[in-house]
Amino acid sequence: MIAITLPDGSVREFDGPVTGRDVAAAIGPRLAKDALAIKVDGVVRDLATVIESDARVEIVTRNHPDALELLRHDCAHVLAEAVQELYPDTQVTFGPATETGFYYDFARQQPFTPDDLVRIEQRMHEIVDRDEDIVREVWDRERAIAYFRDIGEKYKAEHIETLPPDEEITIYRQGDWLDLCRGPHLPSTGRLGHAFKLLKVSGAYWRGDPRNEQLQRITGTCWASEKQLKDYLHMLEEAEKRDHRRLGREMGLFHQQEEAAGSVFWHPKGWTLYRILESYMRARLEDAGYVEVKTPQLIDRALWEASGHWEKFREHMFTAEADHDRVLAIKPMNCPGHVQIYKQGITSYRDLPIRMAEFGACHRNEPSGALHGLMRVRAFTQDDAHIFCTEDQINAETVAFCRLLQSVYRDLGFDDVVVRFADRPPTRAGSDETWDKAERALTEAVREAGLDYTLNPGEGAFYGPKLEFVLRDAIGRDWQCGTFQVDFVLPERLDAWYVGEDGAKHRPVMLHRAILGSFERFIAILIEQYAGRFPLWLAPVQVVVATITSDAEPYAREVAARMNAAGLRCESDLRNEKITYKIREHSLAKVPIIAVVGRREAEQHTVALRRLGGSRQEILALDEAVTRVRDEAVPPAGFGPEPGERSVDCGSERSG
RNA sequence: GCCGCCGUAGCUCAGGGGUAGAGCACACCCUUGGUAAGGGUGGGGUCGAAGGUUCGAUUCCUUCCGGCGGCACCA
Repeated sequence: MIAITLPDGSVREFDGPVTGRDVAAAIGPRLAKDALAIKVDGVVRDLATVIESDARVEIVTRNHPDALELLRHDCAHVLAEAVQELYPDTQVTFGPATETGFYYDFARQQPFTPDDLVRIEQRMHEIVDRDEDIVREVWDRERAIAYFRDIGEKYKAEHIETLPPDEEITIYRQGDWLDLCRGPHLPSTGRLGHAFKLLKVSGAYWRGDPRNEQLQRITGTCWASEKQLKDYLHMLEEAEKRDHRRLGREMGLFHQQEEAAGSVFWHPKGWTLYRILESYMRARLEDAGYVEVKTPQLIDRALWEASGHWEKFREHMFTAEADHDRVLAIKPMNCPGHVQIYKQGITSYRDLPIRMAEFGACHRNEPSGALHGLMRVRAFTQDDAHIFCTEDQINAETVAFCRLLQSVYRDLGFDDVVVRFADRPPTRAGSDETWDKAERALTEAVREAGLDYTLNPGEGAFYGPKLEFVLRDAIGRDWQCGTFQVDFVLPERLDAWYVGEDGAKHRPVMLHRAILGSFERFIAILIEQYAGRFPLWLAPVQVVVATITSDAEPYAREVAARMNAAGLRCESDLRNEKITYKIREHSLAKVPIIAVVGRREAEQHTVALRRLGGSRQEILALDEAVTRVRDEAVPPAGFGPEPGERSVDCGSERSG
C-alpha cells in the first residue's frame, strides 16, 4: 500500500508503486490530460516517475508556478532538436531555462543568420506538432561518454566527465533525437504548446570562460499561454519605446559620438534635468549631516599605489604624463582623495562620524563591449560619500543611510526596493571578529530600517561586507543603484586615524556609499521609468506657452515671464503654426503643461492649461495659474530654485 | 576584449559596380488657424575611415573606428 497525500490534504491509497500519470488519472481524467509533471515531496519530477513509497504529490499543470521552468527547458530541447535536424554539423552544449525563456548554446563553424532563426522556429513548431514522446533513460557513464564522442558531440562528452562520479547519467530522448539532461521534462513535445518565439542569436563562451571557444547562443522566450507570450512581447516593445538612448535624442537631452565614446554631451534640457537631480541630492545630503567636498581629477600614481588601486585597478585607469616622468592617474574613484582631506589636521573621536560627500567625476576605461548609452560609460559622476566613523557607529550610520536611501528612491518614483547583503568572501582582509561585528551591524541595521534582504553569500568586497540596493522600475526591471560598503582596509593603507577618548590613535572605519550610483546611469533609469514623461518637478521644461494667433504674442510673453519669475522652467512658442500643430509637437516632446493663449485669454487675462496625456483644458486666471503650477512643481525635498537658476527674462522663445 | 549584425541627409530608412532617393525635420513664402500634423517652394550627402580589386567602388574584399545584441568585465 502506498499513501499519496495531495495538496488539499486528502490521501489516496494505491496497491503498489504508481507513476505520476496514474496519480493524476486517479484524481480525474481532465487532470490526467493537463498534467505536465509531478512534484514529489517538493521536487519536480517527470510524469512517468514511479513513486515507490508514501509521498506528498502535487500535479504540475500549465498554470502551476513550476510549469514555466519546465516548459522553457523543454523549449530549449525542442530548439536543439530543430537546429540539429536543419544543421547536422552543429554540436549542442547547454540549454537552460531563464527568467523569461530559454537559450541554447551551439558550436557551429558557420554563424546562424536571422533567416536561419525563422527556419528553426518553424521547425520547432513542427516538432511540437509531431508530439514526440519524451523518454528518460539512465545510461552507463562510460557508454554515454563513448556515445557522445562517437557522434562528435565533444562538449557533451566533456561535460559528462566533469559530473560527480555518483551522479546518475540520464538521457532524454524525443523522437529520433536525444540529449544528455538531468530533467525533468514534459511527457511529450506536444505538451509544450506554441507560445514561444526565438529572439536573437549572440555569442557566449563555453562554460562562460573567455579563454574557451566562442559558441553561438540562440535565445528565445516561452510562456504557458499565447496571451502571456503576447504580453511579454508587448513589454519588450514598451521597453524599446522607453529606451533612454532613443528618448534622450528625441527629447534633446544629450548625445554621444564616436570621438568621445563612453562619454556624454549633455544638451541644455538634459543638463537641466541633471542639475535638478544634483540640487535635490545636495539638499538631501545636507539635511542628513553630510559635508560636501571636491577632490582633484589628476593624482600622482604614488597615491594610487598606496591605496592599492594601482595594483588592483590599473587596467581600468586612464593616465596622463606630466613633467619629470610623473605619471598622473585620472581618478576612477573618490575614496583616496577623501582620505587625504580627512587626514589634514588631527581628528578627535568627538568629530566622528564625518560624512564626506562629493559629486565626484570619475573616469574608468571600461571595455568597449560594455559601453551602453548612459547606463555604462567611461566618464561619470557619482553621488559618492565616505563616512568616517568608529566601529560602534556602523549600525547607526547604516540605519540612517537606509532610511535616507529609501526616502530618496520614493521621491524619485521608486517604491520597490530590495537589498542584497554580500557577506565575507573566502579571501579577505581583517580579522573574523571585525567581520562578525560589521556583518552583524549591517544586518541589524537593514532590519531596523524595515527593508527585506536576500543573502549574496561570499560576494562582499575583500575589505568588508556590503549592501546592494536594487530598485524595480515601472515595467518590472531591476537596477542595482545604491551601495553601502564597510571598509577596514583603506584607512589602514592610507594611514587615517583619530584620537580616541583614551588619547591613543585609532583607525576609523570607512563606509563607502552611494544612493543613485552615477548620475548618468540614474538619469537613464529615470528616463526609462517615466518613459520621458517626468513628474513636474523633474521636467526640464515644465510649461510651454503656445499662442493661437500672433495677436496674443505680447500677452504670451507676459505669461512666460510670470511663470519664470515664479521659478518655473517655462518656454514660449510664438511660431506661425496652428495650435493643433504646437500641441502635437510639445506633447511629443513630453512637456507636462501647455498654456494655450489666444485672443480670448489675452483679453480676459487667463490661460488655458492643458496637461500632458489629458485632453481637457482648464481655464484659470493668470495669477491663479502661476500659483497653482508653482505649488505643484515644488520638489519633494523642498529646495527652491537657486538664485542663479531663476530666469529674469521670459526664457527661451520660439517665434517666426 | 570576444562572437554576430549594422554604419546612406539632422532623424527613421529605401537603393545598389556607371559618383544617390523617400518621409519627417530645416529655410523661405502663403495662411492668423481654438486643443495631437494647413499649403507651396527650396537647401541639404567625401554613402563611418583607410587600403585593395576594377576602365570605374557608396556597392565587392581587407583592416580600423563606432553602434547594436549577447558573452566576459563592472575592484
